[in-house]
Amino acid sequence: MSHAEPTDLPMEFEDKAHEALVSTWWTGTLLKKAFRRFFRKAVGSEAQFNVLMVLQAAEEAGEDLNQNDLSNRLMIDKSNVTGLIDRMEDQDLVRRNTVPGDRRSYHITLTPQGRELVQQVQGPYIEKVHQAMSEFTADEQEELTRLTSKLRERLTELI
Amino acid sequence: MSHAEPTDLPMEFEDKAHEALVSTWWTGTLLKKAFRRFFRKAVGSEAQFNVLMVLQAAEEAGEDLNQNDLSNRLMIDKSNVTGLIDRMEDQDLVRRNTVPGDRRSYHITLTPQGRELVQQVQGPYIEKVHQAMSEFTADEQEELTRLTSKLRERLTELI
DNA sequence: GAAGATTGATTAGTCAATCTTT
DNA sequence: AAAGATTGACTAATCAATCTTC
Repeated sequence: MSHAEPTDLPMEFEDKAHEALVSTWWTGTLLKKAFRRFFRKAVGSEAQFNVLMVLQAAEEAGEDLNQNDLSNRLMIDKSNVTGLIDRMEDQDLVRRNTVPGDRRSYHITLTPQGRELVQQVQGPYIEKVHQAMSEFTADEQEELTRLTSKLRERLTELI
Repeated sequence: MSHAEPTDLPMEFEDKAHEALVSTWWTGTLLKKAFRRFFRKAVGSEAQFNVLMVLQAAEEAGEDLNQNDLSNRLMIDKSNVTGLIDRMEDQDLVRRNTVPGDRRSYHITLTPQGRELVQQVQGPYIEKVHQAMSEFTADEQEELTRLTSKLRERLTELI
């Protein structure tokens, strides 16, 4: 009894709009699952991977990010950032740097180990991404980006 | 500093495959956020909403689901189902029914209150779905479903 | 031994309340 | 008062280990 394949949606649909939304939703869920093990092994978790990527991009752009900035970019609660950075500091991946002139705030930066880890992980990560997208034509890739971005625009109004 | 809109992806992309994957991922994340408050108010949480929907569909199909079945359909760990059903039992939304002939297992069914809640919530839920999808043409809806389903197929092989 | 379910540990996420600094 | 960060309570999710029943 109940032998639904993970590819299947958990329901049947007559409503095409509903189906498109649930299909996108479910794909997001599946994406997290498919990459979870990889992130877990490589850097601890998806959340920590995202922090590393954003910090690296900021570093290249010459920006300083505090915890609020991370909270905004990653769309996670600032209270969540506290624990995340705690755990990453314990692993010597990032550092809280005092900010001259504002004792409320910390600039979060990569440690050498954190920078090293980002470099190591990037290759295998991109390879996995390409495995996932291997059946897509260039047009399909662009169309998927366009449609999901369009949905995102609408969703930000509803939040 | 750092004024990324939620619609924006947290990085820039040259790699189209990568962009499509992250765009889908991010949209899934945003979908959860956009519906979170609604689910929270209406039925406690997204996870509990999903349980209610699956149970209702099973009821209509005349199927009996145990916790393992729920674990499979909802793609969540069975240990997770235990706590979820605990909390929903506390709220009198579902019931654990002993299964004649197998004392290891429970059939999970909706209580009258659970059934009632599903009925009440369905209308506002679908309305919110249509708000989210309001800018999409019928063709775009179908294409979004097709592309995300295609990605899902590939992902199940990678899990 | 395998199946169904539970428990405990860990990470993540939200929310409300709080604390310090501005 | 507002900004930046933290704390505590809660839900959710996974994983490994365990327990009972098959």
